[in-house]
Amino acid sequence: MRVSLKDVAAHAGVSIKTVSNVVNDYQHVTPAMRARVQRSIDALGYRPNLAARHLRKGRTGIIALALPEFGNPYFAELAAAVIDAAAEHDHIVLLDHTGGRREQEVLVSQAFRARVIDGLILSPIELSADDLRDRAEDVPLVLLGEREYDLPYDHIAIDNVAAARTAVRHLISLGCREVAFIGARRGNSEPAELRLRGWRAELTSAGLSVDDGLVAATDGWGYGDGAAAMVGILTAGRRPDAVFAYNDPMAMGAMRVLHEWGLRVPEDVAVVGFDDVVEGRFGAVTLTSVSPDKEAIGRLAVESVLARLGGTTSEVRRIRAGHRLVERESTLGRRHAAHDGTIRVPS
Amino acid sequence: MRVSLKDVAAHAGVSIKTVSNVVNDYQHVTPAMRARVQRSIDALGYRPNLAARHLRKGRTGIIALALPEFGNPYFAELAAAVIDAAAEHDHIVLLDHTGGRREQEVLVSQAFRARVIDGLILSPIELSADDLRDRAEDVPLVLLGEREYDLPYDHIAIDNVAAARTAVRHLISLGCREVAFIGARRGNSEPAELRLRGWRAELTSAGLSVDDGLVAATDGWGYGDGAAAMVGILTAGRRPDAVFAYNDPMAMGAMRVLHEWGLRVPEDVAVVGFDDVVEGRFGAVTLTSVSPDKEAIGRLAVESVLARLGGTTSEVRRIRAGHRLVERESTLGRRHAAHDGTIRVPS
DNA sequence: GTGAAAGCGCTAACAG
DNA sequence: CTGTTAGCGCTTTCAC
Repeated sequence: MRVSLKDVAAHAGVSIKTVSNVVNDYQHVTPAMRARVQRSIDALGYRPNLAARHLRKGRTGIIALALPEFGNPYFAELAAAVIDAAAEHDHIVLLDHTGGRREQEVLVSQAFRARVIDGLILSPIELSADDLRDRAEDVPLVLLGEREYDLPYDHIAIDNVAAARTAVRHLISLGCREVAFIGARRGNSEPAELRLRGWRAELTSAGLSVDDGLVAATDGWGYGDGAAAMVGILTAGRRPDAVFAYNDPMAMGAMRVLHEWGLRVPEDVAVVGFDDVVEGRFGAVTLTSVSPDKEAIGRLAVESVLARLGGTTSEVRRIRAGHRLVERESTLGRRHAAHDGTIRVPS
Repeated sequence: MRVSLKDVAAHAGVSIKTVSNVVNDYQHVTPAMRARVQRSIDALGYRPNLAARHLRKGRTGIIALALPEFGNPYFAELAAAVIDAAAEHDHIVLLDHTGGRREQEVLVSQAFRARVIDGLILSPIELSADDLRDRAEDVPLVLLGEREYDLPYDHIAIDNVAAARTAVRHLISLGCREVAFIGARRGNSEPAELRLRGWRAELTSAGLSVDDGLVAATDGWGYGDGAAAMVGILTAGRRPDAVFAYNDPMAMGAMRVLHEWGLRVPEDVAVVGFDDVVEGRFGAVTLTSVSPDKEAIGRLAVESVLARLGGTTSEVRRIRAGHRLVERESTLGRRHAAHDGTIRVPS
């Protein structure tokens, strides 16, 4: 049997309340009393029962984080950032994955699976505004990612349109004139909308034609999808001189196909990805990518949930995290390694 | 205010117990009564308070999973497997990462950070047997991964020695005679011990010399570590004709360096990784790898925790999950893609 | 089959 | 500064 406050109180010869005061670092306890109680706590190996505390306080100290999938390393890295940020605030993270499927996202958003949580951070893919509007749930919800809803929920994201424009501008500045977009779209939802918009806007403002034949729709967001999209463009007879992919895995899948087709990166086709995933830094050709500030996203998401929990904030906030373009070999031209034993790891 | 059992009972004009019976699918409730209560539940939108249930039952339905890092895609994929397996059993997963650092692993093993959990699945790197022996904690612990301890905790893993031997045997069968081992070792702990032992055993039984100059120690287990290790071997003037890496990221880092040095894979150097991570399937040269059955590992780990929780098992179990060698281009020789529009994704 | 009452371990009022 | 008491929402005996 676990030892309870009562046991400690009996052992120390004081009341339950006094022990509680010590455990909770209550201000007005005499040092002598504190020491005495602490001795009993140590002697009995007392550890507070969180379930009871939760029942009483109505808080659990647990934040749920629901991401589409961990197979995409961006989300794995984001999860790490959220876990660390939560730990800073003495909270713990319950992790779930939705597969980017609407019904899973709806379930998660209503906290069906995990009802022990104080708050919820969700990165939706297919979820609609209506699904969210129907949400009858009082735990605070914070949204992450590219989808934007006109609803009273905090949203943390980078400026996707601007980021996409930066990527495309970079390609154009290298002399590319036919920039393909490999992006995820399926069904009604259009998760890649903002990045596609940025692609379109930048091409237009550069005076280049916006050619929808160079936009490849995909079913998912993985390597295989990027590869399939690239094959689609090539077999359609198109030969773009640049590819801007929705994310890094898709960019890498595309590069794999380009390689198989005997097209060189970046000489024949320059490639830019999105997310700046660690994997992109170690391929035969390192990948230029838009790098969102994941650490900031994680931190802001956690702080946002906690602020709402504390009741300090009432207004809905759209928070922009930073981003920057990290230029590597897939656009900058092939550099050759100095065979002097130094290892060059592009940052 | 949330609606409680009492509210529902009042609304339905029955006792609390009856409502509880309905909520918990208790057998002996008349259908009429069940319907009536259910109507009140729906009308009021009642949802059970888990904190209260936990307090009463002493169970939370939460399993903690502590992994070294999610940056390594193997662990990301493993996390997904555990989450799914737990969901099958109506349990939820609390995720934590240790960074593979001993003090973090000790903390986690004692459930310090997360005291709301029914059980714990831990994949240790540096943790010592003594650390574990000192563990004064009653929540069931299940261990994952290559480290083996002679302690009363269930352990789920593949047969690392046999798996490593298979990998090395494959390389030898291709005519390789100088097989380097790129593995993680630092401080006193030797996480790569079993795989290194397999490497040694297979070389010996093939009548090849075991050359410690071909064993590269590293600080971590990432791309950069693999790259650095490869640079170390090459700058030492060694030219192995094969590399067996502790894991896929390290293998990919090594391949990157081989590429920079103008060495072709697999013509000059064949490479085998470990973990069969999805990333390995899409590089310019796809990676041959030992593929552990992650799905089985996740499932067995969850079942192991729950069995111990149910008190059905008392004996300590060492469970072996399956593995197989997936042969791809990094050993099998470069195949050229058929430019017929079909996309070939090596399984 | 259903109801009444006790209590899981803790915290928050309020007394003292 | 410390003790007493009530009750968070639920499950679990035990009567009826």
